[in-house]
Amino acid sequence: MTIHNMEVAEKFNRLADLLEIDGANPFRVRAYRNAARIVSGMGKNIADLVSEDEDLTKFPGIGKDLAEKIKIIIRTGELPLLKQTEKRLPRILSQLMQIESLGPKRVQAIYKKLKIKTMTELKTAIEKGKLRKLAGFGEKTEQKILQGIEHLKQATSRIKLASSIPIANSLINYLKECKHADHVECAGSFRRHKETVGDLDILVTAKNPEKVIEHFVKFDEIATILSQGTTRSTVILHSGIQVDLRVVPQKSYGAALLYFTGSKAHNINVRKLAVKKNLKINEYGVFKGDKQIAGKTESSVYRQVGLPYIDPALREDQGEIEAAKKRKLPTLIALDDIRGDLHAHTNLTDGDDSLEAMAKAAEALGYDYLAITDHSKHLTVAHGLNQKALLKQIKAIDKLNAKLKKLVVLKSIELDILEDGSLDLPDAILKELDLTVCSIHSKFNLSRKKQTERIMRAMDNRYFTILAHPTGRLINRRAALDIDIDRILAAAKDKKCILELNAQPERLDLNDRYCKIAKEMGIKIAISSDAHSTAQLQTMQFGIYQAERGWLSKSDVVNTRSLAALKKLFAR
DNA sequence: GCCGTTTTCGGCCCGACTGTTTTCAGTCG
Repeated sequence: MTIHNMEVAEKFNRLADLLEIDGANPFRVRAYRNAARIVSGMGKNIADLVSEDEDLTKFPGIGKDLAEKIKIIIRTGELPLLKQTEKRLPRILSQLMQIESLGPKRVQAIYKKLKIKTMTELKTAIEKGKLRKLAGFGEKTEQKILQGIEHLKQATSRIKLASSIPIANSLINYLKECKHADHVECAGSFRRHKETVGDLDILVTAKNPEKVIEHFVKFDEIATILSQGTTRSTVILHSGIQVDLRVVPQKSYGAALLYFTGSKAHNINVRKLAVKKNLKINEYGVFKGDKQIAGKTESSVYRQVGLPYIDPALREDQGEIEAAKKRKLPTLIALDDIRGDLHAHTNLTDGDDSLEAMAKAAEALGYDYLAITDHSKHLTVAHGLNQKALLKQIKAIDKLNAKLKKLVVLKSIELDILEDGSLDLPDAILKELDLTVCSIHSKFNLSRKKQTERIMRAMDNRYFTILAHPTGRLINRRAALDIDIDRILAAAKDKKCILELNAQPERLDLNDRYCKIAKEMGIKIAISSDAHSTAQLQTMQFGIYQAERGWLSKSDVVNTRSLAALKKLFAR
């Protein structure tokens, strides 16, 4: 039995909810929530750390008590304190906490006074008008709770970053039409380029905030207005996305942008630094007593706590503050650094466009090279290439290269890694290629051991170059393969295999966390569009976003190099 | 429950909006 980090975190979160309903010390509650966040944010398997007898108290926020509780969870799968607490308060109460406008106090009231513990019971009680009789509850609160239940039911999970962009843009453009709005910026996880976005946090600077809010709530994509004040407002759009708008004066722009960009954990740490210097940071600025001493720009806020500017993509409480203190922040890769694409398909298999069209489109992007990687024969969803078809494509590429002025088309293929770890074309043909891109497209449910060894065996093949979409996850659709990522990373390092960061918005695989670990291990990454059309070559941008979040610099990424340098890396 | 280059006790990030109040608690981000 392996206990995953998420399960440990979930137990701590549930315990925090129940203790809070129980009226426990709020700081103790916070400590458990902190612990949940720390555990789920760890790059490593907590179960492995425990089995290696690591000192867990080295993580700030984990003390002696929590370290012991983590060990017990890993060993037994249970948290005794949670079990005890659930004897007093049913665990289902923590689900009621998920309903908007219900917090610990109200959940406690409806449980203790009305014996309600499920959503259905809650709905019935509201319909019978029982809730409004409780102290502190009224008709409007009842309505809000009903709305909250509905919202929770249809709660779209976080949407993909790429899907959020058109929604954010239409909102930003609309706000810019307001003559009272100066700066308009979308902050939050959107600005941190996180792979998914939960809601949109819009920041506006203005002298007359009320006017901006008045304009905002008239946006025709709004379904419900949840709140409307003088400096902030929250709405839900028809698309189901929640939007929080905040309006501040110009002199607070940087402080507000920092505050609204998050992450929350990052902000808390920055504020803690301020407290040590006897300063106070809020969304209006940095204050010494009552006097604002910074806040117009984000840099001015960081400067006051002795830090250089930190890129939004790094603000995840993953060591960026420590790195900033030591002036060891990475210079992040940018789209301009990319000199070619190493994963793209044509209409010979499942792409939309011809070999020539793909090459022209890559040339138009200023690339020096483009690897054409149509699927190998085993892929059942398309007409995968057999040896003969691939030979024909190789000749076509030679012919095309003779015509092209700057771009070089690289001969490649996306090879299936078969169940036994073999590649599905023989070495005799693979040796004719510049590189191979290898991936798993079948048998997703093998045991962890078999799946891991399947990939490692594939890496043993001398013609294996890049492991494509290494974990196989599809955002919001398919979980990652059950693999021992540590072993795979070690094998990639050992065998000098390149790992792909697939830039398709629904893949972004490797993810940010594994990119950072790979970088620390010295493993090279290829950021690839996996384009199935000329237009999709531009999804490279999303790969760059994820790479920033994984702390990658130009030198960590192979397709920032010249073709000559690249070919040396391929010959391993 | 965690933590300490002023502290091993006494703090713990900070403010806006709503609804039910009649000065503020609860919730949220």
